[in-house]
Amino acid sequence: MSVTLTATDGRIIGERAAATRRRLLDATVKLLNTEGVLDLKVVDITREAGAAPATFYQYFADLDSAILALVDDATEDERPLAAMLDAPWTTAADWVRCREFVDAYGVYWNDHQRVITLRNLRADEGDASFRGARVRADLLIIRKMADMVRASQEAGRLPGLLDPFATAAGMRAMADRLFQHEASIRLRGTTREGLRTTIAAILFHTLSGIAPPVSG
Amino acid sequence: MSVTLTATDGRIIGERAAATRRRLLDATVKLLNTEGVLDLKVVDITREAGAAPATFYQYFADLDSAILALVDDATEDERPLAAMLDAPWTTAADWVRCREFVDAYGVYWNDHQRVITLRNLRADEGDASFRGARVRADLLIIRKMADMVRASQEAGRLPGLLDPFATAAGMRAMADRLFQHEASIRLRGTTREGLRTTIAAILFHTLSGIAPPVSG
DNA sequence: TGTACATCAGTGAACGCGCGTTCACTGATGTAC
DNA sequence: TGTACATCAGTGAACGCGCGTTCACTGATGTAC
Repeated sequence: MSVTLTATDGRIIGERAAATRRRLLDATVKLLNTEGVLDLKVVDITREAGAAPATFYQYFADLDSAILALVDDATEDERPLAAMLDAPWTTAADWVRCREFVDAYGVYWNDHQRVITLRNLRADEGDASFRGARVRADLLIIRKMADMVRASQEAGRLPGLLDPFATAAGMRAMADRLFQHEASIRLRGTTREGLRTTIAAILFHTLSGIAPPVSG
Repeated sequence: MSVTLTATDGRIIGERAAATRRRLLDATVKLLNTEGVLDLKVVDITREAGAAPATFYQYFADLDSAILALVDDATEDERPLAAMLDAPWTTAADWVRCREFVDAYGVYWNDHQRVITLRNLRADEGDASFRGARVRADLLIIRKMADMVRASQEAGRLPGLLDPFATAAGMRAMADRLFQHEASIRLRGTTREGLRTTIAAILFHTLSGIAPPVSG
């Protein structure tokens, strides 16, 4: 998975330069988290990273390509998550694994929330690079979930009128949004545990067709 | 529901001015749809509306207040949708009403998609006005759905471990996202009908605890 | 170990564009008599 | 019905700021001998 990094002029960069590049990316994430997606500026990023504006352009052609690098980071972190779905949930005992999956998903989401939000925004607006990145990431998880729906339908545990792909996409959307709004949902009296158990219960039932156990 | 409109200087505006204001709002929606959320400019809006930049500031203090006016429009359109949930789904026959709800939701979503996306973005970034607007709109639908979950739990059709509010929020998120990505989901072989039936089936089962009928 | 040179990495300062916003103004519409 | 005036509505042109981006440069690190 190790990639040879190059500067915008094509030069292969050394250790020190790689560290600077990383600092710029970290600063970008930090600003996305504190300032938000709508007014992210190259100048601010370099200031945050303690570098001159010109430095940014040594490593990235523009803001978009820096964001796309962060998007790739996020996608990599999604692979282990997808691997957790390799073994489908087929008995009530698998509830435990479903619950573990939700916890892992929460960590992933927390790390990359803003980058993913921005990626989706740019993809919705029709940018081809961001579209491709989203599709690639989405498929990692959704395909596995869709497989599970299909298997559950064949086993007679789920109704045939569910479209497996759409169901999987919907479940992912549900999880994303609940994590995203965790803060405001908790304001309304739900605990962190209660929220995650709810996400897990809906996932479990909708994908496997098995009712979750009576107590989480 | 009729509101007296005022210009930024406080004057009450007449018919002609109200039409201009409306033209500016319509142009804003149009640009949101064609250009996207990230580079919406006052200058572009006025150009699209066939007016001078200065005209914009006669009706709106800034871009945000124009967006908030559009957000209010969207929220109004959500009321009839919420009313459809007044009578809960308690028998398999209510599947028809669930399916109608999903269709109505699709129309609403299609009309206001971009405005809602922008509202959510600004709310996530912490803007108090947009936060308030989102909460107000969300509650219209989510409260009704949460009531349904609670009733289904009391009737023994749904497990108690589901948090009603979180479940409702998740269902709304799922529906939103599936409509939002309808285009890309359909690329993968799902029909428009199939998608809507899938949304309806998940909603129906998750909120009422009743399995949807075998054929949609 | 020291020195000269090559290459790598980072920067200060500036240019130019485009956007938000305002001001003093013009044109359109309504009203009194 | 026409005219004078008041009010409503819309605008052209400009200012100024801030951001993206670049260029010629300086400083840091590595390497040969």
